[in-house]
Amino acid sequence: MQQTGRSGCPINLTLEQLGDRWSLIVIRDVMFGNRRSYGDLLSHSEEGIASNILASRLKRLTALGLLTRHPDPKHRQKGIYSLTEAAIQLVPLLAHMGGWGRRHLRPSRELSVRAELLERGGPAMWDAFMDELRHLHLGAARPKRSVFAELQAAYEKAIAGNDPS
Amino acid sequence: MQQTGRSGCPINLTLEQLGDRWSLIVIRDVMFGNRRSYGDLLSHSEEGIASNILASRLKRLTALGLLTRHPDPKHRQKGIYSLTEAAIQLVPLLAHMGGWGRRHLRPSRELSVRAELLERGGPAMWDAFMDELRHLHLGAARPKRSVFAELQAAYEKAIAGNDPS
DNA sequence: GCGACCACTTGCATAATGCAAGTGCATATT
DNA sequence: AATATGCACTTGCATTATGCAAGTGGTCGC
Repeated sequence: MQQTGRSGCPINLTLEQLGDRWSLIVIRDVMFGNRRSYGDLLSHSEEGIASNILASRLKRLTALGLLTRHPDPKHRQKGIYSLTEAAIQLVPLLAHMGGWGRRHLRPSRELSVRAELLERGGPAMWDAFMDELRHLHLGAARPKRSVFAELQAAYEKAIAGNDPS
Repeated sequence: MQQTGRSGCPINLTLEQLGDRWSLIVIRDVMFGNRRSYGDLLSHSEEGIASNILASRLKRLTALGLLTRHPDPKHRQKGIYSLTEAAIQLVPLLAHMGGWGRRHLRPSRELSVRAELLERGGPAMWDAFMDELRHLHLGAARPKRSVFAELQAAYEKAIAGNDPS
């Protein structure tokens, strides 16, 4: 994951920062799962990220300006990771990725509920979610709508109503 | 690039297919640059893709159902690669990637002209472009609007008007 | 049929990933 | 205070991916 500087194409530049198998997974977990610390990310990882990969990605994403790290007042050793504005603006990208994967690959039903909701909600919902993330991560005012709660409710309903046939 | 099968999350599934440094670059060149053959992709590569990587990605993307390969009637050895419908539906994703990279990284001016135009055009432009790609790659009827020509014109104008200061 | 061409491989060096075990600091316990 | 436990993060090493340069073998022009 070294800086290669292959070309000035915006798509290429984005891929140089995020084009690997783990960076966006980490951002997804911070964003949609509200995982804010190393241990939280490691222990709840759906994909089983290795501890050294997680550490290197947190360091890298912080260096790139996509995450910030603040010490936890309760545990001096512990860090609380927050999304930056740049990372928050990845919401539409992740929404599209989820939508594309849902339509063209074979996702599990429970895990695709959020992607479906986010896709149907469209840009209005993405904007509301971004405002909420600015509240959770950047200290902005709490918006009225909680997309996070909507997504979580839909996910939990999907788990509860898991068809046992 | 082996199949890992980490989780059924749609975002993860998308990353397992496209989450590397080259796959989307190849698709971008076929899509926006209309590069249709191995040699075409190799010799015009802005990022200087290595020949073995290109070969492996073409093979992989074909196996995944994102590209198809048809023999060139003129050159039996040569293959013409086409985007599938699934790949064409990556247009909004690439548009967002370009937009994000343009806003948050340091793209070259000439290469970001297309990204900017595509971003400003929004979903209406993306749909028109997808229709055009269905014409170019899937044999559908030629649509009235040629987004491809619009993008190309903007790019060439940017090159021509390159401020020599 | 002979030479140029071109799609694609191969060999090998370097870098990224994955797994398991370890390290060292910080807080909780007694 | 001493000890134990928790937790963020490293280290060592095997496997896999990437990058570069050179090679191979089929195809076409002449």
